[in-house]
Amino acid sequence: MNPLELSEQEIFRRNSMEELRKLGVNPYPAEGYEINTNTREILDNYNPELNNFQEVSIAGRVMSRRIMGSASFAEIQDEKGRIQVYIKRDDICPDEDKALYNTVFKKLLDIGDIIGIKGFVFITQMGETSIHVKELKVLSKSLRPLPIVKEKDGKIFDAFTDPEQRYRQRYVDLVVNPGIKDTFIKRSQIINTMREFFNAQGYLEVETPVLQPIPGGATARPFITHHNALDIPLYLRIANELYLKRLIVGGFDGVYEFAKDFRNEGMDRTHNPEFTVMEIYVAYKDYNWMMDFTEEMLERVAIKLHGTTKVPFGDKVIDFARPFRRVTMIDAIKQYTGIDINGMNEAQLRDVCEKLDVEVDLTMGKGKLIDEIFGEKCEGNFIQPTFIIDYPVEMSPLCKKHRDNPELTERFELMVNGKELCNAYTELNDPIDQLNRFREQHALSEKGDDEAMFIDYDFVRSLEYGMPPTSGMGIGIDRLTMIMTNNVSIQDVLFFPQMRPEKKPVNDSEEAYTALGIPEEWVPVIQKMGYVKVDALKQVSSGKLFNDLCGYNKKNKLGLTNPSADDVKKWLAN
RNA sequence: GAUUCAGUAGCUCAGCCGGUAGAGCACAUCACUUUUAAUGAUGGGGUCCUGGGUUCGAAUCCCAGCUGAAUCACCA
Repeated sequence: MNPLELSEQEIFRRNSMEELRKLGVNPYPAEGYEINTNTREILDNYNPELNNFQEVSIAGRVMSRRIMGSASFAEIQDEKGRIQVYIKRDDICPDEDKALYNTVFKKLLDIGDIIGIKGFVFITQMGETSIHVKELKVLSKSLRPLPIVKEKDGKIFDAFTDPEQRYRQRYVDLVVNPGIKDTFIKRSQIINTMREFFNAQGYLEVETPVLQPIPGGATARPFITHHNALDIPLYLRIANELYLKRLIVGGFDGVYEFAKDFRNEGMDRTHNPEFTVMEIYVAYKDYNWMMDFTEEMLERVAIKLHGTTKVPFGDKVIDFARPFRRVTMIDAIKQYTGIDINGMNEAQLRDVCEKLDVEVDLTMGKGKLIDEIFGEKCEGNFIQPTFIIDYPVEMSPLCKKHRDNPELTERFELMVNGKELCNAYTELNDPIDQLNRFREQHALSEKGDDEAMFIDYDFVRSLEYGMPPTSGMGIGIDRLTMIMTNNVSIQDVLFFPQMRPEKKPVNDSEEAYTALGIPEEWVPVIQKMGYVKVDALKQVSSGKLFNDLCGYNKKNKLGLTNPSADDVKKWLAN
């Protein structure tokens, strides 16, 4: 690492690291550090009358220091929280040698360093539960200054807020911004609650291929990759539906998977190219049963996280108490547009769209037109959890036709806060019908619909062997987490949301400079001054460069031997 | 993809009717044995996102680009 590329504070920290080594203190020791409690346990349970926690050992990151001569306070942050520690020189340095306090703690440690401490818990005169330190050990030296976030009476000062930096350097965000961890802990609780619920019913958690020869089960543009040994294209899955149903054919009566899916489409507040979906399939059930099941699942999640079914979201409160409203798609459209589309043909639907100012194009079939009307005029109105049921057959090629109306399918979507959260079917298990639906999709794609489905003949073959009547449901885990944790951006519920790569300016190599006759020790100086390309350097006048170099040398007290004006002229001439 | 806003010290931000770059925290040195946004004193730290243009002179004005955010469009 070229020291000229480092900030002043980084240089100080690297020097401190070297000083530690000289004192025989390993800044990165290999051995573990045994801890016997954590900050939250202490803060929750310390009681001076019980005289407990008198031999604690904890480890964490130094988050603040207040040094007052031979005594100091610092705050240590571990996974659970922060606690103040009190460090007295003569306690950690009982002998003549006071270096551990005077040098190591006061001079060489910084905010961000990770240390282990042993001592006893007490309460300060100001009433704060603290640890009186008897032993201190350096566990890891931090070479970059951490953003300092301070807090008093609940007010945050200098919060680390730049979204770009927070997402790119989530590790920093997690360390310095209180409350960020909580979202991700809740995300894990959501998943665990669902998993426990499914397992209690005896359903099996399974894994199915991420790399698929035919990207099926949904309509979306896939990511494509190539397998060298087989010399075939493979797609990252856009859904796992067809594989899970094959397992139902194989004789499992309930299977589920928490799956990362991938879609090669736009990114915004509610879309990330990779996202997590839970899909579950249960044999001998229909979509009515699945609605009951979904309600119970979501009610459990809400209660687990919030202790109640009422979940605050922005300025709203969303209530996940069972039962949820159930509205047919046709009734929903009737309610919000006053138009009854029941039994209309494609031409009539086009007229309706025109009348309602809903934008359509010629590739759209009947199903898609109805979907547009619903999406445009109805969807956003369903804030409280509402099942929209009985979708047109054209837009649900994997879903069984409605038992009472062949124009419709037994499908529901669960709307929450005006957005789709779940999608579920009474699954289509008639292999002849399935093949026909695939063919209709194929026809749509010939018509220009670039997101119509591929035909998966192996899936049809599996259905020909016989799949029991089955209901399946998928739920977006990222969107569920957003609602349950009151976040409006998907980036806030993903540890590492997709970002455009950071571009680093590529410097020309040192050899490119030395080839011009420039001495090695001057190369970093020239680059630091902004001439990271030899070509750019050659555009400069030799007089200016000569002056700049000598000036830089003097100003920064580098102690280099200045080149002569002639030397500089020769470099640029080479 | 369109529009708007933003990019200045490690962090949060000021400066923007053009005239050699500022604050708080952080950092360094000193003082201080119960502080808590510790305090007091002193000091160091900048390719003002990048590249062009206008100008005697640009962080500031103009153009282009990069990155991010918001809104809209598209997309589940």
